[in-house]
Amino acid sequence: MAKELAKAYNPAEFEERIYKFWENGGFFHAEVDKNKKPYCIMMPPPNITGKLHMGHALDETLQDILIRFKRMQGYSTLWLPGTDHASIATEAKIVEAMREEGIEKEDIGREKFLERAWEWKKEYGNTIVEQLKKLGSSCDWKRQRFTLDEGCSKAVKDVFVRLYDKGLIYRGERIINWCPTCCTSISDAEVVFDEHEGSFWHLRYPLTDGSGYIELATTRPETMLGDTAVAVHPDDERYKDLVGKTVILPLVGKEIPIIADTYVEPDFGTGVVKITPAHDPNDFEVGLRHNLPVINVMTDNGVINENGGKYQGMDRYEARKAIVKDLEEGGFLIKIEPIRHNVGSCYRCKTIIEPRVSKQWFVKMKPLAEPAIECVKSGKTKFVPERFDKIYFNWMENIRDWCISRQLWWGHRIPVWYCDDCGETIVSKDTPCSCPKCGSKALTQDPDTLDTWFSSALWPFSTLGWPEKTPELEYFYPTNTLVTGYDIIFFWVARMIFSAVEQTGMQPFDTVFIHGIVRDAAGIKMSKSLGNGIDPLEVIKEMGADALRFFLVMGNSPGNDMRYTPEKVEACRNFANKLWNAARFIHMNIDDYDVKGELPEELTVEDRWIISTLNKTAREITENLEKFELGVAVQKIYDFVWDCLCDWYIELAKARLQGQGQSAHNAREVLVWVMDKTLKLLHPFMPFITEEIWQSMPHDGETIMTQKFPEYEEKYNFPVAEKEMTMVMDAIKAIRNRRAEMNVPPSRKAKVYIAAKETEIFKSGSAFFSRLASASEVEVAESFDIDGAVTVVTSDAKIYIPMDELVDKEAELKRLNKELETAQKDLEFNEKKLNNQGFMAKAPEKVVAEVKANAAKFAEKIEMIKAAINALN
RNA sequence: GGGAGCAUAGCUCAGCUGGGAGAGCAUCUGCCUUACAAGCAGAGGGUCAUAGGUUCGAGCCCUAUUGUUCCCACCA
Repeated sequence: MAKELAKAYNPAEFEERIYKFWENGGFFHAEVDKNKKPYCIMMPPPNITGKLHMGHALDETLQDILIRFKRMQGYSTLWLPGTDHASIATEAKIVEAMREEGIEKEDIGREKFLERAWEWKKEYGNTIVEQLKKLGSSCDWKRQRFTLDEGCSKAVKDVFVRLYDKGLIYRGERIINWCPTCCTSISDAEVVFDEHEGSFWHLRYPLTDGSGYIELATTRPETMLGDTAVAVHPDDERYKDLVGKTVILPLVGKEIPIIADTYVEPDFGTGVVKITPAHDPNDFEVGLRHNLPVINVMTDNGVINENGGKYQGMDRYEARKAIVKDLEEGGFLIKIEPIRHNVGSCYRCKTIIEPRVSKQWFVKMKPLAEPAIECVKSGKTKFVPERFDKIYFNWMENIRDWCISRQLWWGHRIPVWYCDDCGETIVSKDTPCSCPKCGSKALTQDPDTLDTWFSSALWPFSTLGWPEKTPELEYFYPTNTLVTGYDIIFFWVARMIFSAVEQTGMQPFDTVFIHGIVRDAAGIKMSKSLGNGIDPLEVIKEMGADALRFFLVMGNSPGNDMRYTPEKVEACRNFANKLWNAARFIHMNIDDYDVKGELPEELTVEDRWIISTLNKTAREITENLEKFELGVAVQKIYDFVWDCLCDWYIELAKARLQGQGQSAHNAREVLVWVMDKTLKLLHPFMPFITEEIWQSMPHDGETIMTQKFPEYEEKYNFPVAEKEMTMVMDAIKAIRNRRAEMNVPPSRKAKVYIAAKETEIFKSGSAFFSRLASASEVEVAESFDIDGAVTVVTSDAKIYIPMDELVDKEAELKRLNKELETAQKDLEFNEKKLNNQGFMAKAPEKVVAEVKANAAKFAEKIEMIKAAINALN
């Protein structure tokens, strides 16, 4: 570790070195330790296909702050990292790479494909992990997991079998969302709806009896190939007589019934709906009620299949054109109306999804949702901010069964086998060798894999060794905090909760700490397609990880979005630089002396003031962190460092430091002591710079990471010193203010007379006035009789600065009168309250006392200003 | 159709359980004051969206309205 600090703050010089030091030192590693309380966060596993973006940076930073804070508080702190196999994303990536070589996945077969996938994972899957380290993430890399590793896979199979045995997993022919590009089913949560400009084709279907036709409208004419009925509302007078009759499906020439169902809205369109059970979720339901045939007219790729007659082989949109043309030519098209309507597409590839009937595996959600709702209702799991529980409840209460099978190869293969001979379904954790029913050895495993989220839903406990009763599981589970963005509450958080409650009987975590997303400077969501994303690694390179981290929490509140602006990051970098220079200043003053950083027996007022202020700041920051108010906490440490420590205490200490002897020594000790505590308070937010500085200062211990987080201690509470210093600082500020107003350069010193009741305080602080208020000499007394001086009045003192030539009597009078006016208004404001009976009767004592004190203060101030005015006249 | 968030200084945002409005950036004025110009010392700038209400007291609580963003549902 460096003993000396480089002249300029250059994070690139030390961040990597420090991270290695931590990693090699094993400081991130957590062990089961019965002497300590556990604190555990499971990292939301980033996709192995992923590259670090601002969203990750925010998520990781928040977690690291909490983890470092808790670690310093003495918890046995486990932050478990890992990655997600990301079934669709990864498979798509590999398929694409193969396509460039001219290979389709079917060409090489499942086994070879998986080999390639694992190779790919080996090569690229850890990229994001390495990037996380650049941020300073203090996770336990020894416990890093992968959703497709052996342990997680075991947990997945276990859960599947358990749920199946309980009847909570079933296989069925149902309508699901199909992505024709990914060529797989996807869950409801994976469909995003966007408003599209579309057309509303009004068609006429002729009645079979030749008595006319019925008019209906559709946005998807190509699905007519699979129509098996036409529906109207049972109470719709217009069509009452038609119910029970049949129509001839145009182009197809098939006879289909006219049915009545309340699903139809009489006021929408023509009040007649064509029913295509195989390609529309609502039609599917209608079909079930009326026992209609289900005719799937499309292939996996969204191409019309053999049920589509002459349109077979056409892409669904090609077919749409052809069908519309044919309908028009056949006189079946009445008109085309423009319509805005919502269209669902695949969240991954944006392809418009095709609702489609197919045989899939589902999780029965109702029985799982109820205890999961209870878990949050009872407060076992809390959302921060609270409002997200409404979103959670709303989703859980209206949940539909979860389609978990995917027609992919990369992922957890469904642990189900079918007997080739008797058709028996065998659900088993282990590969069965024969059919338990007929004994046949010809078994075929279900080709499908599970939704990626099925395995991540088990993350909080599968990573701790579940279903084995490991010591880790025993100790760290349930975990404490889950940090994630509001955008994946449904995908992940909700599913973790119901999975954990069902499988472990406990909540997966106590708190879900929700954050927003990082937008660009214009407030637009960062996205690859827009190219407006900011690369966090670039920012780290330029400004340092500490600055980026600080930026990500500064002025940010839970659950709300934020914007990335380079100026703000710069401001954070400047703050780091400020701290760096404060440390350099301390070095300048201590390096030739024996300084231990222990508080001396004798403390001056300013010593007590800074110690007391720091003490309170420590308490507040702890409270804020415990309430997840990270943005507030960071603001407090910022203010303390910049305003209290740098702008005041260091400046105040300079006078003493220039001398020799005990007083100077004491100042050095206090400086080092205060810096040490400050660094510790700041460490969770800015881990690198605080470690670098801390190592360079007199210190005790190997790393700041494991030092005790500063706590409030009553022995460091000095309210009197705080009050006294406030008086002095107010007076200094008032003098500076007056001088600035009159454009007097600091180089021009002037004598200062301070008239105050508390003469001792000002006498002992007189050195401050020469240094910080450009005083050439300071005199303190209870009163002075001075003519023709610039006068400054604070609540506690009246200050004369004899600068005759600068005194413009009229201007001075004007100013004093203005000040008098404000002081009078202030007094009035307070007196009004005191005269208000309601206030006196109902306001808390503390507030009344405060107002009384204020009133007295302003009354006094008024007297002083009046005296000053008299003196001028 | 249902629900939620947001609306505070020129800009971006804080403001913890209600006790006279804050930060960063920007603007203006003076400073190379021996840690820091990535700095120091000052200044200006806000009927806290609008209208009611509760309260001794409202940026904060309640109701309505306007604007805005988002989520859910998915009427063919």
